[in-house]
Amino acid sequence: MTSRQRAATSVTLADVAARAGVSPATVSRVLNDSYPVSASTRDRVTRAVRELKYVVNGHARALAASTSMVVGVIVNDVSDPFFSQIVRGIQTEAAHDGKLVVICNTEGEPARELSYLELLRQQRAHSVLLTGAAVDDPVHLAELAEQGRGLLAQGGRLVLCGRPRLPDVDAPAVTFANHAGASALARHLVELGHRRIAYLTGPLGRTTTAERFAGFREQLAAAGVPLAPELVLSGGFTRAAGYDNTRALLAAGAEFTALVTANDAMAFGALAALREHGIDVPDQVSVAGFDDLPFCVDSAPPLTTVRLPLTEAGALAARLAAGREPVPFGGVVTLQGELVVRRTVNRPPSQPGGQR
Amino acid sequence: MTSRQRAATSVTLADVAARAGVSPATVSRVLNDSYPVSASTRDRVTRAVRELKYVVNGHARALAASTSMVVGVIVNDVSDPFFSQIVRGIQTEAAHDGKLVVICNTEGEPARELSYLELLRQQRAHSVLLTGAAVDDPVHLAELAEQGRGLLAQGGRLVLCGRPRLPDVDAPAVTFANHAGASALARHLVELGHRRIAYLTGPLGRTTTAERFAGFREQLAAAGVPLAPELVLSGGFTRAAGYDNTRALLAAGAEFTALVTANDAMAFGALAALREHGIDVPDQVSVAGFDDLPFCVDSAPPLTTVRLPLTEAGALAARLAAGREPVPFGGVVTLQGELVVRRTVNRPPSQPGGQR
DNA sequence: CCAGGTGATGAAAGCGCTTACTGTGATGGC
DNA sequence: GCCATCACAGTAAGCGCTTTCATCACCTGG
Repeated sequence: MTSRQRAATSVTLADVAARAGVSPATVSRVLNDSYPVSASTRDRVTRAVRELKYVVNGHARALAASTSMVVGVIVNDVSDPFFSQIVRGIQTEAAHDGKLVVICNTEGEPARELSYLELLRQQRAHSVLLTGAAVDDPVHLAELAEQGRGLLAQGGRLVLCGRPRLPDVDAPAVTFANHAGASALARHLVELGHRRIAYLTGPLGRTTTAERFAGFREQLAAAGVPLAPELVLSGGFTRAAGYDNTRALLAAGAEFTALVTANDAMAFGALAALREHGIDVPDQVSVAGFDDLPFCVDSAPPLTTVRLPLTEAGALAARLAAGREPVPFGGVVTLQGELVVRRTVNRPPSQPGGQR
Repeated sequence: MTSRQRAATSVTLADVAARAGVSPATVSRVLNDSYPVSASTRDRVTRAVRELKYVVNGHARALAASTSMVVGVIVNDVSDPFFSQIVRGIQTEAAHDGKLVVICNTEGEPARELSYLELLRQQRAHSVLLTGAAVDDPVHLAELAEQGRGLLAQGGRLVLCGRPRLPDVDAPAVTFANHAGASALARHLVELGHRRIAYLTGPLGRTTTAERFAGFREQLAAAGVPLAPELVLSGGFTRAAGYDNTRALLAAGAEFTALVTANDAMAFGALAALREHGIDVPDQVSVAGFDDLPFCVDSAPPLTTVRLPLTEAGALAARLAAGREPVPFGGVVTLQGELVVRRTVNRPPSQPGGQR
């Protein structure tokens, strides 16, 4: 209720210096302990700091020393567990060297990706981590690369996480073995006897979508299992897309004994759609996702999926950005996924007439 | 592979001025369009900016104008959907006025809360939003209040979100009607005939824990339903705690027809534990949570819970912080929850011997 | 007793911007 | 036709720090 008068100016380093009876330079030296200072002087300074409740001005410091505490993270949507998991990895790592993590939600819009990058450059971000939303529109990519190069030229660091490298930009990338993961999943299904497998891809034009689908498709081909075009639908990486596309499949009377979705969120939607249609998972239809979000253990039924080391990826990217980890040869490190078998996959129901 | 030479210095406003043949002041004026500039001059400047690929130095600007673009958010854990939902609300709102959101993970440790607040003060954060982890240790609270006052004195703004106000600090709070929500849940259960209801509280010493439990307890009392002490256990706000405590209840042979947990994460754990024991939900035991995380619709079975407007709370807090929303009388706005009935609650099984 | 260290401190020049405060010509009222 | 007015543009003084360079007292060996 009390609306206090707002103090316009705050305590400065000069004030501390005056109070301690030393020069500003000395105060700076004890603050950063960047140079030997005698114990008695140091004491006087720290006491003055405490008495005056001095808090250094980060902007002034950043300006004078041209260093920055901020690490930018550009992400599709923090509230998506896929990203929030990565962000946590980054945050934990950044905290180690006292950096501040600013998160930028692009909501999948390339334009925002660009404008956030610009904002981050204005703040002279120490480093920025670009994750998700790897739209492969060439124009956008070119602009992104341009911004990336600008950032690097300013002395910042750029690391990609979960997306491929940018053309002509010297930035390392942490990626996932999407192809291998999807292959493993496909193999699992084929080995159990599935022959008609539906696949719900992510949004078109995204690298992740392409890699996962390719891994799936190629594995089927290798096993001699045909992939029916009418069983492949695409949509967003969302639960809603999974739900809608599964309903579309069902409405079209498509026949399949397994359904693979490009990520877990879509799988949850698929499970819901199947349940509504009274189709039992896994006895009538098997379902599998990708990512292994924490919630997979609690879905109905618990979801078979491919686990991606999300937090670890974030942490690794952050370490790369901090220069605390050597950049691997070729500039990209690929993290392997792992097939996690739970309860949504079973043998296909044995049917009277063999369908293929 | 190409390790380019890192440019030590970047283009400054003075460079732009020189190129455009005007004074730095003029450049600044067109950049911020803070003062009328003739069209032709403006053109020359913008052209120079583009040609030189000039990007303003945010630190210099912040120092000179004593303004800041950063909004700090102090949170328990970004990867927890409860918080990430709030963060998204904040982020979206902050993006409106071009602010950068820095997120600080305390992992529930009061010490980090404090050190992040300090860091944020160093950065002269425009505002900070404090959410979660409302440990009510008096010493911690006092230090927090101290920091909060310091922030305010520096001209920053402080808003609490999902936690009660700080003593002697003039900061508004956005809170949830925990008491009312828990009451509604209790009433629902009682009306269906439940008489032996177990309750898993959150961590002791947290306001949220206390409020939710009080709402529950008082509603039972009002309905004349006894609350058996052996049916109340407490633990963290985590799935693991829900799982463990439910198992403990079961192991102790406790008898209950309904189980209420202080949040959804715990409820998911409870459902898993019940399932492992072959107990059917909701036919043998009813379960209810609190928060209404997005996953509630996909759990097995879909969870009956109390919906909290998380994203909205974050957005509101952000608007309050930005001064874009008037601070309500009393400084606190309480957002109501809403009972969401799904599939985990049913009438209690009718038993031969009525137990109470 | 003094040249040459050595170790702690101070003076001052920025870092890149904003923003009073001053100048200007060009206008317009009388 | 002259001076107040106006609309821009420039000058320069910071904002609060870091950091180079100079200073100064004091010590050590010859």
